[in-house]
Amino acid sequence: MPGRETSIDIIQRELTAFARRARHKASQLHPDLSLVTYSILDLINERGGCRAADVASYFMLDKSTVSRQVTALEKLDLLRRETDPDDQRGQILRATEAGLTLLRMAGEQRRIAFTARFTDWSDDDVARFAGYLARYGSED
Amino acid sequence: MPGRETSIDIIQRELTAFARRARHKASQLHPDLSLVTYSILDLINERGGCRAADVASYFMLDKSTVSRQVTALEKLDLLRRETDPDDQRGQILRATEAGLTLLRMAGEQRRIAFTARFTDWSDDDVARFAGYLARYGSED
DNA sequence: GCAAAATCGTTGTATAGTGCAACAAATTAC
DNA sequence: GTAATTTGTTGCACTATACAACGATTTTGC
Repeated sequence: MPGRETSIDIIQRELTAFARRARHKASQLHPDLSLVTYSILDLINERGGCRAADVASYFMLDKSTVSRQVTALEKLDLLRRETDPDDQRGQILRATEAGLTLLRMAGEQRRIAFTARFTDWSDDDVARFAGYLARYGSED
Repeated sequence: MPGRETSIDIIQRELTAFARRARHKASQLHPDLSLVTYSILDLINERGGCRAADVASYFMLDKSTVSRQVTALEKLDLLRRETDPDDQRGQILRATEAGLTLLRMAGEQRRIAFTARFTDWSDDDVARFAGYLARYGSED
């Protein structure tokens, strides 16, 4: 078993390399949805509607960036904004039917690709890997 | 234990979220080295010198992108290029002393940050997580 | 051997993604 | 009730990126 330091170096390097490749991968998997728009749409869907500020803080993006991406998604009719009745400054973002459909298709493509690379992993290993990633992500 | 499908969904989502945050994190950790330049310098260092084409294929970047990044790194005196004696088309990239120093400092910052978030993980869990990531990355 | 094809890197061009600063509108704090 | 905070938008600048066309070199096929 490698030492803790070495393990942490490996985690660093592998996660960074993944991040470097992610944009390209995403554009191959679903050419009509970039990594950033896919992620945003997926988040608001998973949350069942959320505000732009939530998206910004979750992905550590500037609010202006999110604002533009949301505008783009709205123009494509993939999401709609409703003024938050409890706070008229904010707006609640929700995926439209078209957005949900696209999300399902993109998700399916991703699932196929991800499943393919786990073919020689046991169910236990996949579950443990997911567990570690979730634990890692929850501490962000 | 969650099902395989669920686990794969979690892996997808967590890795994607990490990728979305990586740029911001990197710019905080080492403001003088962007995620992309850090990654490139780290790779050529780890490989003990390599060609631009290797960098491009490893990170799934266009060769023109790599060419410009390498030019920038050379201007900053962080790496140098040597024409490959065995193939005069290519060049071998190597980190300079200044590049190695910067890499060490940036690596230290990253190590501190990464170590901090694993404080409540056991050595075994860290090692297993690293193992899974390495296995995942090796199949790219 | 030599012509055709492939490889390696550069440069021109266009575009997307991002952050920062300044702003308007609404809400909260004191 | 004014001041501070929050939420989102817009103007501006800059970085990262891809694609295409190119020059130089090497490899391949006959």
